[in-house]
Amino acid sequence: MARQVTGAARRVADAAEVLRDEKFNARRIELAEAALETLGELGFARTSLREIAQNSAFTHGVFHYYFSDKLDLICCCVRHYKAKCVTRYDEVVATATSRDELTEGFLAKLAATLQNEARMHRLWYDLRSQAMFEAAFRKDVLEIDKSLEAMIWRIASRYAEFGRKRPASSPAALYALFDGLFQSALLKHLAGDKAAVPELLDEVRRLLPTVC
Amino acid sequence: MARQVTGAARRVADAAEVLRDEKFNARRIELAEAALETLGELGFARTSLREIAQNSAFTHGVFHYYFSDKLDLICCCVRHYKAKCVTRYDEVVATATSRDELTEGFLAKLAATLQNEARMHRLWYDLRSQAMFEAAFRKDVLEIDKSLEAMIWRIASRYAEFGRKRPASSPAALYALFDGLFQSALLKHLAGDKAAVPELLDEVRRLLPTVC
DNA sequence: CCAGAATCTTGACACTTGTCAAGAACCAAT
DNA sequence: ATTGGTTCTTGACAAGTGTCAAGATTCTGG
Repeated sequence: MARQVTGAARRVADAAEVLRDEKFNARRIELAEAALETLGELGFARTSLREIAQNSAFTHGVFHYYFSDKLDLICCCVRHYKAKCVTRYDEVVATATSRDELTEGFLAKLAATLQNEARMHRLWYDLRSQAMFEAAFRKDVLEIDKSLEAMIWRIASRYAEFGRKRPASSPAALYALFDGLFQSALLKHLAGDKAAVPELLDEVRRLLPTVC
Repeated sequence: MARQVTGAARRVADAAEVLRDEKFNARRIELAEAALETLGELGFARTSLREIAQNSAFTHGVFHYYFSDKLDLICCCVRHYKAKCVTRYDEVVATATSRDELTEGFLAKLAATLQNEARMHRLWYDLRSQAMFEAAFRKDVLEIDKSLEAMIWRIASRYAEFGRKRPASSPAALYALFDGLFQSALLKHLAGDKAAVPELLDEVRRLLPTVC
């Protein structure tokens, strides 16, 4: 009987611990989200913990309660960013019923992303570059890159399917192409070039039938 | 006659000033080159003027004698980097006498660049990302990007010429493709992936005939 | 309701940062 | 050799950095 009580007590204690962990993790994500705001505004190089805290509802000490150090926080940010990013085009792929529909859905989403989430995306490019210097970022960044490549591949595959074809290049090449175009368009857009978005759309519209 | 003397004196003074300016500029470039070493090692975010000075033959004060501030120094670095970078493949283009020769020359240079100048290139990607945050960098970065696009276009054009064809895509798309592939390969290479270089070469070798 | 744990605030620390100014060292022209 | 200007060194300054620890506050199980 003592065993049973101990077992029950253990189970209760475990459940409590799980709950606490969940709360802890939820707060971590809240903090990471707040940090992403400032990071997107200032970039990795110019962002300090105090600045992050000031642009949020928290004080700078909290960040050290939830993260072991600055790298830990930013790694958490990167991982959290990934979840939001990787499914961006999935709905378009799922609902489109023709080549044209897929094309237009993709282009619309592309344009919206470029215009409304420019800050998050410049941060992504910033952190990907940081990964070339800071080994601690590499694992997560490489993973995200792979997920994004898979995302592009899903679009291309579906597009090719509608035309009873197969994509003409490898997933890596396709991702490189679209990512490169997006990156360049983003920079131009941020530099105030009004033509950046339409030019990107034109380019992608022309490209899609030739690569898939 | 007074006029003539004045004129001669003016000419001498002007010549002296030009000489001084040249010396001044030469020193600026020397300093920029030293700075590039440290920047390539640590990245923009972690590089301080004192660190730059310590890894060089100069003291940190000199940098403020030759540059108005840190941004001025780094802009100078970027501009100087450009000159070295943009002509990298020109010799291959000029001397190749066939498709195969151009391909092999290009691939060899690509592999060598990735392996021997990884640090300079990760810095380029870093600074290009910084340009998305720091307006002061944008003009120079956009210019370099255009030059690199033109460099890729020269290779592709020549390659197509050998096959009596024309490149199948726009300069922007071609540059995006190769730059994207290179960037991805660089990250993998820096992460210790031994397969990164051969995979890039394979990909490019497969791609060249399909895009040109 | 209350003790103990979890969470958060505050202020301090050691250190680094960009910038600047005073003066030393150097150089060239008279 | 002296003078005046250029170039460089040194040390200081204020501001900002990540980190930490002591204590206040809030929450929670008994």
